[in-house]
Parts: sequence; C-alpha cells; structure tokens
Amino acid sequence: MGLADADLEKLDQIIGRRRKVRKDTLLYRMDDPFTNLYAIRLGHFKTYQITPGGEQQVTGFQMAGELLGMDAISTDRHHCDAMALEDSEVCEIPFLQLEELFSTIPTLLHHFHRMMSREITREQNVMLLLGNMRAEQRFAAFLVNLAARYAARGYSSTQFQLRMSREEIGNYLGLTIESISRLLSRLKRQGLIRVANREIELLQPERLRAIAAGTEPGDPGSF
Amino acid sequence: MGLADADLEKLDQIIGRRRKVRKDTLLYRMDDPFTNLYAIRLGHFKTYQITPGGEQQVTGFQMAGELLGMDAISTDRHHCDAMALEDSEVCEIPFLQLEELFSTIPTLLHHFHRMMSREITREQNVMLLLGNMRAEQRFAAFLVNLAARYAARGYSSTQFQLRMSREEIGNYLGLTIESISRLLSRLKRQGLIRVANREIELLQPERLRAIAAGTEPGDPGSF
DNA sequence: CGCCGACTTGACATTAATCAAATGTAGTGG
DNA sequence: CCACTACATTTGATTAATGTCAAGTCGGCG
Repeated sequence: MGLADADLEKLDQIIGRRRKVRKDTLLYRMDDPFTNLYAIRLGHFKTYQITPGGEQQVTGFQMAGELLGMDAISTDRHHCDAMALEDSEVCEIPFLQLEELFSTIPTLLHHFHRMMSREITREQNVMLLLGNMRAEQRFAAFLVNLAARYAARGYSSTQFQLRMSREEIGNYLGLTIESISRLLSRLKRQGLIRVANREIELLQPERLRAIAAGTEPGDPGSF
Repeated sequence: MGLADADLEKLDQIIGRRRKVRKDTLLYRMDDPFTNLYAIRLGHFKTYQITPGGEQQVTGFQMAGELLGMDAISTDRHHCDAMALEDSEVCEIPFLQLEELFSTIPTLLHHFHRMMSREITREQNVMLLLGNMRAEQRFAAFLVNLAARYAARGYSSTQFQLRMSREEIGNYLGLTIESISRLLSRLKRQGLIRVANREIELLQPERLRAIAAGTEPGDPGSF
C-alpha cells in the first residue's frame, strides 16, 4: 500500500497478536465494546445484525485481506455480529494505537480513509441490489462480485467454493433459501454455471455479468 | 463537538466558501473528481446512484448538519449524484486540507472517523430495512427515522414536511409510488398519521415505532 | 379558468414467499 | 463398510405481497 519500510515496521509493532476463530464462532458480537479492528489473514466471515424481531440480516461476507469492525467506531460498540464461516485467522489492530500512528504516517491515514469509504460504497451497491434488482439479477450480481474478489486475490474467478450456506446467501440477498435453490437450478439448466454442493463454476461469466447489469433479460418463465 | 477554540479557528480557516444549491440541481454528480466534502448548512438533499440499466436508486436523504461526499474518498471520484430537494446551502470542505489538519487536531480526526463509521451503520440499517422488512414496516421505519433526526435538530418530531416526492420515497424504500400512496392512505385511515400533501403528522409515534420494530403486526388485509 | 404534474385509487398480473414433501449429504456409531 | 440420524438442499403446489396498468382526482400556477 505504498508505505516506506520504516513506517511498515511501526505499523507492524501495533498490530496485535493473531487470533484463530473457529468455524461457526463469533469474532465479536453486537454491543461488545470496541477496541480492535480485525484484518482477516485467512478464512471467511459473515457479519449480520439482529432485527428487533429477533431475525438476522446478513450485511456482508468478508474474506482474507478485508477489514472487520469499522462500523463500531461511531459508538465504541460493535453494531453487528461477525462469525467465521470456516476456521479462520485474524490480526487484532488496536484502534487507539492506530489513530496515534496516523499523526506520524499520513499515508497510512489516507489509506485508512479509503478503506472506510470503500465500505460505504460497497454498502451502497448492496442497497442498489436490494432496492431495485429482481431475484435473478441479485444472485448474478452476488456471483459476479465474489468472482471479482477472488480474481483480485489471485484465485480463479470462474471456479470457487461458496463458503456460506444457501440460507445465508438468501438472507443477504433478501430472498428465501428456496429462491436461491431455484435460481441455482435454473442457471445450471441454462448452462451458465455448474454446481456441486458448494463448489461452483461460472461457465459464462460474461452472460452472468449481463444479467447482473440488467442487460440480459433472463428467462422469467420457469422460476 | 468538543474542540478547543483555537482548533475550531483552524477548522474555520479551511472551510471554504458557502455554496447555494438551487432546488433540483446537482451539488455533484457521479464520476466528478472528488475534492471537497460538503457540510449541509441549510436544506435537504437526496443522493442516488444510476443503475447500469439507467434507473436511479436513492441511497439516502440528507439534512442540515449532515456531511455529503464521504463515499468519494475511496476512488477520488463521486459514486453518486447529490441533488438538492429544495433551495439549499452547503460549505465546501477541501478534503486534502482537512487531512492535513488531522495531524494537528487528533480530536477532529477522531470525530471524522465517527462520522464515516456512522454512515456505515446508517447504510447497514437500510440494508436491514430493504432485506427483511415488509412494505408497511419499511415505511414506518422511514417515518420514525425522519422524526428522530428532526428531533435531534430541535424540530418537532411529530409534525414535519416531507421534502421528497412519493416517488423518491418509494425508490429509496424499494417500493413503487403506488405502494407509498396506499401505505399513506392506510396509516391515515388507521389514525396513525395525518397527511396533507407533503405535510405529515405522526399521531401515534409509539405505534409507528412498534410497526417499524415488527412488534405490531399491522393490518395486512386492505393493502 | 385550465393545464400539468403529483398523487390516489382500483383491477389485475407477477414475483417470490410459504407450505409441504422428497432427496441428498455428512457424520456417527456399530 | 453400512445403517442411521440430523441437517441442508431441491422441487412442487399454492398463496400473499407488491408491482403494473389504467383511470381518475387534486392542487398549484400561469
């Protein structure tokens, strides 16, 4: 991220111990006091809020290289639960120390602002998805987004494992598990994807992008 | 916000000229280069993205005292349009200068982080709204949210003017204009609100909060 | 007064949810 | 290795919520 070696070292010094988080366990939970941000070293997480009615709403899926906990800065309490989708590992970053470091490393500060801002735009994209896309479009957008993130990490963008259940996908996309299952079946039938359990292959990423963009109509008939 | 007088003065120095933005005109538009944040002094705005398909998705309504433009930091380009809903006035805040100031006023930096984080949690709440609330619940949540924000500004929390059209509300909530109209009529019929054009009065804010929270079932019959 | 855009209302269509089974899959203990 | 259980997923039939289409009605403004 364009830091000088000396600065990197200072950053290293405040980055706390690594912490393993076992599958299905919480890294933090809503209302926990906020002290650390967490950089994901390894694995995948989901974040979700609990509604007043006791249901959950998944607000995001995070993978290695992404930062967890930025929503907690505003109130010094976490606003959602963060659960590991598989055995994972994070680095604790004590936020107070990080803020102190900012005054000596402006580049780091700037970079941090970009990450917060990026989270804001990410969420705006989800709002767009939930607010005006139809089921198939949402799901295609979801797949395309995952593909792009894996590509950015050097993994295959056409073949990967879904780390989350159908139910979690549905919850995230504002759909039911049955809808997700039907969408998978339909895209499979149309030859756009190959699916085996949670292993997925995008056979025609271009057309998936078109569906996500709303350019391709998609077969509404057999939902 | 807890700054010393001397610091406040420094902040004042970088806060640029005021700028009037006439109703229905853009403060900035998507892909404009990012140079300033904007503090709303007066008036109301909406922000929206344009979908690949050319439709718009309203991502928020902002009022005096709120900050516009934080989503642009990540890419140095604005990610949405910001349009004045009425004749309004903003202060330009040159972001580069603001970041310089942070190194000398840590309190200001901390406050800024809280504002960015607050925007993140705001959007998470919208995701929750779009992802698992029903139409009536969404609309009640919308009204309750406006009420709370007006209350925080010293205005009546039970009587205010909607600065946005039914269509804009619907777009924001992921509903059609007809649905919004029906919801208004229904809540009026049930004695929960009084409506005259864009003037609205919350007659039973407590029950509205209950509907928003999902505690109160709401009459599904006569949609 | 009359037009225009914003809003309301009604009838109908559609999407995705719900309900209900059936099927598959991963573990577990024998 | 296999039977057995628990859970996740798929599939089908039906329904409910909300969208769409089509008239109106209202209110402000020239």
